[in-house]
Amino acid sequence: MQDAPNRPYHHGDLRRTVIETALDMLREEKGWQFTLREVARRAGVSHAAPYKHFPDKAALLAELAMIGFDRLRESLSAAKPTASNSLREEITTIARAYVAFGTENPALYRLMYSAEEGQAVGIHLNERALAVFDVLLEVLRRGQAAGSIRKRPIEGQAAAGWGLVHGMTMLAIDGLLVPEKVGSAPLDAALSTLVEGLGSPETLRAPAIRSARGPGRVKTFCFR
Amino acid sequence: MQDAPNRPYHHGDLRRTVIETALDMLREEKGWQFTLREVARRAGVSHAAPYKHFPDKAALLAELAMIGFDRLRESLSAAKPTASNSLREEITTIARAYVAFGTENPALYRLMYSAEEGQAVGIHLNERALAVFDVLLEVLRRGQAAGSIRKRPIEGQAAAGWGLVHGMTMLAIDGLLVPEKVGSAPLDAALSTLVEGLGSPETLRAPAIRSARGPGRVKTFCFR
DNA sequence: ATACATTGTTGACAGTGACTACTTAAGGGC
DNA sequence: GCCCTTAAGTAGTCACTGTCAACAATGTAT
Repeated sequence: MQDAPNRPYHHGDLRRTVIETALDMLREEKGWQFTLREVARRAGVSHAAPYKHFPDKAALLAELAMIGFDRLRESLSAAKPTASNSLREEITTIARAYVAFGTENPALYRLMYSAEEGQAVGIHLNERALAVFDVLLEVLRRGQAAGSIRKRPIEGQAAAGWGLVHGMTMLAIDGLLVPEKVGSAPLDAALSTLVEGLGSPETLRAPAIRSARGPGRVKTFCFR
Repeated sequence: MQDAPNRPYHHGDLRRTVIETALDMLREEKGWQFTLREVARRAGVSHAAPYKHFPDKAALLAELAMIGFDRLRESLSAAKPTASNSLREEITTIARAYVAFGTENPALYRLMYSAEEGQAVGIHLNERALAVFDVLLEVLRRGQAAGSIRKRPIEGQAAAGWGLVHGMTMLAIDGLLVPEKVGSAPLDAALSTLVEGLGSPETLRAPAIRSARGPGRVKTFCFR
């Protein structure tokens, strides 16, 4: 649309173009260091043009982070429609989706959780992040109501779930887990332990989730 | 020693001075962005002097990261001498020490786990990091041998422990947990869930660790 | 049509990391 | 004692960044 032979002076929708270009760059993550000028360059626009839409670099990053939380929530919601499965499978499915999002958008995920930027935005970022957190809380509440999850303070269980999943995601992003992608052994093994901690005693009679069952299926860690 | 009134031409031990200055800066973490020139400035030395001791900025950062892993391992080792306690207490003690290290040295901890830098160093960093990991593995092995920890593939349990503790640390650093410092509710609550996942059924008869017992003691999360 | 607000461009500034040429101090062989 | 090699520190360049101010092109309301 804006591929006019002579670039028009007014770009039409530069704000959106800048955001999408930036998201593309974030997805590449070739040890890339995010640069406003590079964004402008790729968007085919002068180096200061983005300043007409974002007061500064931090504002753009904050916007990207919010979009990231939105997409993460969408990913999690999309991953859990098969509510017919057991709760333990539901939890592992959500957890896998979470880690997958992080490893597929490493730079974006890191940005979402970088304190500097978040501080600048304040409230709005929190709403989006809380929406993600709610997905987890909802599953736990349902599990406790159904009796398949231990009756414990739900905040503690949520802390364990969130902390574990966040930690595994960061480790995976930083390449500290086995090179195989998400869904591979270390994550499932860790989830198995988590689920055993969450599960009520009676549900634990059931066999542990599959990929973590036999000792041979759990790969050791691999620092690159 | 090198506090001579007229700065001596040869600094004596600039390498060490640079490292300690950098560690100081890392400890401050005022949204500070680490700059070689600032290090030189604080060390009272010209902006290119550090290049006589480190080939480039990444090399200095790598050195700092290695020191960080060493100190983390020391912290963990120092935190666990009371082996007379129950294993579950031992685990929570180590975990608290781990998170405390992270929150007390936020920038250093983040640096230790930043992929870019680690990639540059390669092997040496891994040795140090593995030494930290070994502290965790040792406790788990001991627990399995003593029967107080579930007989499961130890890598999975280690993944759970490491992932959880790393995740909680990062969340705390980024200010996403309740403002109270380490040892506060969310961490203990999460650890309680973890311990229930690790513990063998018979040991779980014992009451959960104290601060996560009553629902009232577990604070909710707090996005700033 | 004309004034105005919006959007994009250009040029400039200070600050950064990498790098190089220069200068000074320290120590060893004679 | 002297000279010379080498290590350590300094100054300055280069390319790049984020940011800002001035300017130009465009669209819009009157």
